[in-house]
Amino acid sequence: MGISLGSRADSNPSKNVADQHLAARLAEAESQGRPLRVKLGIDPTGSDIHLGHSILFRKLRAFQDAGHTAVLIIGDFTARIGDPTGKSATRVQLGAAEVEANAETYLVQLGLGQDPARALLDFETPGRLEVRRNSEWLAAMDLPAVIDLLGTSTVGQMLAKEDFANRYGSGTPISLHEFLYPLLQGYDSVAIEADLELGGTDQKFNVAMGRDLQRHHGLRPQFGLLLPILPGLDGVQKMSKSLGNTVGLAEDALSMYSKLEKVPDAVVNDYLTLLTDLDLAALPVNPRERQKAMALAITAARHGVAAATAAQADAGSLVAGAAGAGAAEAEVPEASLATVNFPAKAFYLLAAVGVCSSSSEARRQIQAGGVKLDGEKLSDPNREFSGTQELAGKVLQLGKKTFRRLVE
RNA sequence: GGGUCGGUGCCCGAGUGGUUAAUGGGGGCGGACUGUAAAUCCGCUGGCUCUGCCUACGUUGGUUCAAAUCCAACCCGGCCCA
Repeated sequence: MGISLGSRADSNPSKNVADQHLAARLAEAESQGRPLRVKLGIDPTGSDIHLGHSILFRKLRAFQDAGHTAVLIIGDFTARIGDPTGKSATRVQLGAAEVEANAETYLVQLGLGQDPARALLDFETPGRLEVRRNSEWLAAMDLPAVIDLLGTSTVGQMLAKEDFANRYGSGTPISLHEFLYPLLQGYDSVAIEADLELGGTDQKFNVAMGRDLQRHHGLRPQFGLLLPILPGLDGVQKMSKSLGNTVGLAEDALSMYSKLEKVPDAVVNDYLTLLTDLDLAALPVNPRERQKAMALAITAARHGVAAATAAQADAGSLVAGAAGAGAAEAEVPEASLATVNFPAKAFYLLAAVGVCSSSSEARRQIQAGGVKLDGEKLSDPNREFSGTQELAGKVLQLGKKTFRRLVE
């Protein structure tokens, strides 16, 4: 059928993707000496790329390394509609400026201008990467072209898509422009003449749409390679920014490591297979040790082995020596007292320094016993501090994870 | 366009004139516990340098001593009809 599920996302384009169509295309490309054009579309709807995306990028990189051309489509136009896939409600539409800013940070996170050794994609080798924005062809479409596009699909076909079917069935609104999304992103495949498209298994509808549209425009339909979806930190739902269960590529080593070492046991193996090249059989059987090995490997791939090891040590001391006076002191972020108006009451201080999002919340946290100053519990929200000299150099702690060293 | 039902705090969802930021659940945060997590138990979950004062139940007005709760207009949505 031309769409295949990859069972693993590892460092070989075809490994574990048992599909004769893909094999045929790879062989054909080789015999003709023509690299395949491998499409991967990403909508810059947020500012962070997370590990769930990196499955796709790892695979894309594998194609690059095998000599093919990665065509990375920044969905700057489609981002403004919002992919309805997996959504139970209409997305908020984004502004052009916001989308462009997100696009920039995406490229940096993927390795543009970064150390090539840790870059997710190969930005260096000529011919291996094309970065395209789909506003390039979509923004210029006139109404006749849009009508032609709409004519290629039917309401019935659209409603066959699970997300739309669910929403329609439950009486949740579906805006007409959302029907346009699959068509527009499918048209991207036409515009760039993709031989192959990578996507998560949830992208099947969209990828298939690309095939239909290519056929409609007299092109050979792309091959769709669908990769598994990474479960999020909760171990249940897919990793997704809106669910708040992500690990961002931009996160520092400590935060990345400490999130990863806590994922539920049930998904540790998924993380290992999808995000690392480690041999499962060679890893410790003890679940806790396995988690740590996984967290270390993934963190190291992004931040280097040294930083990952340091993060592991810090994470350990944070938990063990939660008193705050431990080895992790050097890693404690600083918070300036410059914006604090003295005399300052304790609850106001927490908010002013950014540890809590409001002074009311700070008051509650203090009353709940979650706040410490230099390891000593702060129990009176109204405790008054007269000036910076009383606080400078001390470590303010909220819960087990949030530390701030106060500086003038 | 007509009819009808509805718009409540981060989300879902009670509440239908009367102390009180407003039941409950989810999520989140904090505490205890543990090999991390989960599970469990407990507490918190609008804002404000706060023993009090503000702002809140789609929007704007109105009725009333008193409104999320009644009325009107408007905006948005579901369903049915056209």
